Amino acid sequence: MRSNYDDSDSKNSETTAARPNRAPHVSPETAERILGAAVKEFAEHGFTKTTIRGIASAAEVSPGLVIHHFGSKEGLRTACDDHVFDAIATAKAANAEYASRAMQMMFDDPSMAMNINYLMKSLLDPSEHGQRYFEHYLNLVEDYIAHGFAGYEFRQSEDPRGQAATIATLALAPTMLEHRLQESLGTNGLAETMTRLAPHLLDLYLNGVLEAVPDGADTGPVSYAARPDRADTDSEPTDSLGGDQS
Amino acid sequence: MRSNYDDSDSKNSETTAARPNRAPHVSPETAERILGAAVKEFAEHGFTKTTIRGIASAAEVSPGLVIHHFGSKEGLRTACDDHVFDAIATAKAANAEYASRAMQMMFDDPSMAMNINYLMKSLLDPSEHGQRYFEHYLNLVEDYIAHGFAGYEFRQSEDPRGQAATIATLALAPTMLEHRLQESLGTNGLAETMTRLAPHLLDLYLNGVLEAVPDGADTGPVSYAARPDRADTDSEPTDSLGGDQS
DNA sequence: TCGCTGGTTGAACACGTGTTTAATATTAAA
DNA sequence: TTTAATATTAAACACGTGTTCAACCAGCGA
Repeated sequence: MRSNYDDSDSKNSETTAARPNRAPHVSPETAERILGAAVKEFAEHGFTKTTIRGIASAAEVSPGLVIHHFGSKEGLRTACDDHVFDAIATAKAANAEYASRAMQMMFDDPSMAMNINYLMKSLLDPSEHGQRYFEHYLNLVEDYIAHGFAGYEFRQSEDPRGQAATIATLALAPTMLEHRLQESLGTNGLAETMTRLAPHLLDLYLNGVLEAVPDGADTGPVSYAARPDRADTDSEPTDSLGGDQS
Repeated sequence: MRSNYDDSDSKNSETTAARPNRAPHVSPETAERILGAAVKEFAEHGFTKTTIRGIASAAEVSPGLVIHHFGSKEGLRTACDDHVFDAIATAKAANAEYASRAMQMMFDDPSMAMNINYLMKSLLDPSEHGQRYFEHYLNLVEDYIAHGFAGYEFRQSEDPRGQAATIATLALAPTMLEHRLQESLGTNGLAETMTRLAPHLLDLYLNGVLEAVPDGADTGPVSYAARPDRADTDSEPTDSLGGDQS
């Protein structure tokens, strides 16, 4: 009846008789296996689509045991939150070199890529789970803006929080759209996709991309074709979200 | 047995007897009301969490009627795809002015904001539904890069497709993270959030944000605090995803 | 008027879900 | 060895889901 990950009423053993505070038969391996399988499933299929039976099957365990260890699906997810946080924190502390190196390493390590994927799923889920991570990341970026990052300095702004939010949001974007980018660019895996985007990102961050056209020499108009019909995806550019020009 | 949105075996009436090709009692309003409710529900709660009963209730209709009109939940979603595509395309064609104006209008109009939200949900869903839209948007951005956009020109790259993918991805990011940004910045609605980010985005696109530190004058180190504990979200910046500096 | 066709509904079906429960196996302590 | 607590499981429960079905209602043509 009392799950291992039930954080409510922890450490109050007055109601029952005085029992030894140490478990006589601990087997943390199984719980860890379940946790690992859960992170993997959550990262792959998202939270609502992932089932406890699927996790149990992946961990070669009965569904009942899963909720025995973690209380509920929500409790399991919370445990996964902490696990992923810790995994990334320790992995980062392990190789505290230049940012690009550490980042590359994280994208190359499949287990780390999975953790990152988990965070993205959490970030995009309408639940409150991801907010904690977003705030954390935002604070980090704000600190980078203030004190520099990997040998670069940031141009300062009158609205540092807004600037940090902007940069943090853009920094997360490629990982969020990994699947879409992969299919569009033909890349394989997050590492390769990031390698493809990296020069453009660096160039953008260093020099920008836009420059105002000298004068009234207006650019050509954009055709207003109809929306692309299903099954002919590689048509010529037409209109879409984002506005137009005259 | 034959749904209105069943695109399989359409227009073959040889099997049954010759029946009049016109429905005797057409009431397309109801189907449209269902479609509208579906887009709204999908955009708000995502696809897996949205239920047919919820849509039916929002449209003040029975669940059976929903699938009578659209065949299945998947058919309904496909119908929503087309509906949102058309709505955005026509809305954009209606005010073919400068991009910023059109964009602002789309964010201000609640119905359009809902459509955009639907597209984001579709884009982030692991299903294939969003890919069509992403390719479409990518083509559009590639065209903008080639021919300019709203009085601006793009610096050209050796890898236009990669550059377009990068810019398209970044452009979509603020909308994807709208909820997170809203809670972090205290803004209200997509329009206000975008207004807050706009100057930083423009500045980034025009001038970049980074500049290399002159020489070996290295920037200060970043503390390696533990992960933030639950329930104290506004802590000082610590470490997180994204790498570090020495 | 009758009869047909499609819109519409309420109830039911089949199934997958998270969770509970009772029972068994296992292991550390007494 | 006995005992007690935990690990683990199989089965069942309660419920929400997408979907089906039989019936009824409304309008239109003959």
